Amino acid sequence: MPREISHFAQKLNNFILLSEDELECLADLQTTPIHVQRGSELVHQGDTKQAAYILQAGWGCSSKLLPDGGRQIITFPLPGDCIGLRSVLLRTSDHSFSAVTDAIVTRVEVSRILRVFADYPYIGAAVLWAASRDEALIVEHLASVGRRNAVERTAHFFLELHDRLRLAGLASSGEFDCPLTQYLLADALGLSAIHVNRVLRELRERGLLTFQDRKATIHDHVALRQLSGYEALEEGPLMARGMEPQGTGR
Amino acid sequence: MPREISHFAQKLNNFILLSEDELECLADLQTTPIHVQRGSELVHQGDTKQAAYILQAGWGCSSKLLPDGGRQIITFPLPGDCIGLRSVLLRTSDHSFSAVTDAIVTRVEVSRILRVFADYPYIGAAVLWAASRDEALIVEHLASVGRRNAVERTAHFFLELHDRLRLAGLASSGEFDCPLTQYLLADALGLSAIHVNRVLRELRERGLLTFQDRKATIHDHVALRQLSGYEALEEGPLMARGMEPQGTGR
DNA sequence: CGACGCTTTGACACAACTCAACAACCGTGG
DNA sequence: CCACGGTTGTTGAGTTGTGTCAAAGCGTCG
Repeated sequence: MPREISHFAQKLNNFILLSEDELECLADLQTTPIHVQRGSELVHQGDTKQAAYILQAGWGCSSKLLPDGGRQIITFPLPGDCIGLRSVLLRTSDHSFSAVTDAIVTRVEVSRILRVFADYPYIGAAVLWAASRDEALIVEHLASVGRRNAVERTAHFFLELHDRLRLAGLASSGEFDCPLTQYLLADALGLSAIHVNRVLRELRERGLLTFQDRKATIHDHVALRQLSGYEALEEGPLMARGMEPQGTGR
Repeated sequence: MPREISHFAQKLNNFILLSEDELECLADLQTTPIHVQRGSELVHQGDTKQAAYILQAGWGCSSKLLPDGGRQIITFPLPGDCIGLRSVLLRTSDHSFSAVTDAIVTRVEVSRILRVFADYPYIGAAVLWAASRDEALIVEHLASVGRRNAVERTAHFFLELHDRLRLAGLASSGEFDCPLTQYLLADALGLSAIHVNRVLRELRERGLLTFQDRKATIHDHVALRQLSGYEALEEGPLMARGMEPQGTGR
């Protein structure tokens, strides 16, 4: 990994502006890339492991498998996102992670994480912030699956994805590459693949959103937001140096 | 608050056995109880606040309100659970918290949290563990709402609740008091209240589970687990002193 | 070329929702 | 004391959103 700003560092930078030292530390954390082939599983639900990963390139998919064979996709990690950070302290991983496209990840051991937290309190705070934001996305996802109908849910999903990709610098306004299949969408949205297809057609015919040939286009952002009740992600540096986290210094 | 082991300390103790000092610190954290009346809202979605709460007594309900008036209940906090820990670093609270029964909470400021994390690394690790477990519950909830039918979902919910209450010492095996209404259940399970009623009747008639008069009884634990695919919560001290968290010491 | 993965469409079934009504229970106030 | 409105639970009838099954179209890749 050449010493350039990683997606991960960029993401944390959204919370608090990082110093040269801290960027250095983050770079050290993300050495030795691991290549994961499209479709292969990096972490299997039930694994007893004590490491997290940072996704460097490609799209991922963390999902929960049900005894009856069904699965619920929790989120599609994008470059810069953490994988398995939640279950790092749990005895066993509560979910699986597999690669949607060919992907590159870097591994981070628990002990390493905790050491960095102790040595670089600002990084610790920023990671906690990122983890909080990711959890908020899961909560929003839960609300979507529980209380929105298929069309609203799908619209909401694409708006959120659009925002996440823009924050990661991977989407120009209104359009983005999206390697997801309708089956993956279905498992994420709690629908059947066939119904996803119908919903996508409806959104297309209503001139709101097109998802074809691995490319998604938002035609009517306003109408989609109105329809789905989507609220934009918080953006921009949120915390200035010298604020709260100072208490965590030694 | 008299100096006795709080529910919160008990919960953390499940992860790592706490020292006298640490128990003292936790006790100091939970002074000045705030009484919250049944039905009233302590935190409103969108609030810009920077404090978390610990639920000391009673049942809570954290939910997300949708623009169309619907709501999705994320979880029902029980004594010892944290409230708003996730959104403490976010600019605005992403969910509301209200009291299902008359309840008592204690408030913890962000600055306080971060200081404790720095001074008592074991507490920090234990809190992170608890937060991870809570997030795992939300993920499981998402899987439930997305991929289980009404009966499975309801069965799963009650098994989980039973386990959580047992860990908190609030349920004898197979039976527990449960102040939830069918409307609350509906908003948690992503169903209509009427359908919840029908599902409860079915579970009752099949001899699996009774929920009447604010009291829930698990009649056939095995069949319910089979039906819903529920997996028991991890239990017992998970981490010994001198393990990982030592890296976080000063 | 055939096989495979993904999308698209139609017909039908069923789970869950809505609407409507009523019963039981509560605390409150006359 | 009873009457009252409000909350919660219960049930039925009809509707609808979404799932299931089946089949065909279309790329791509070996």
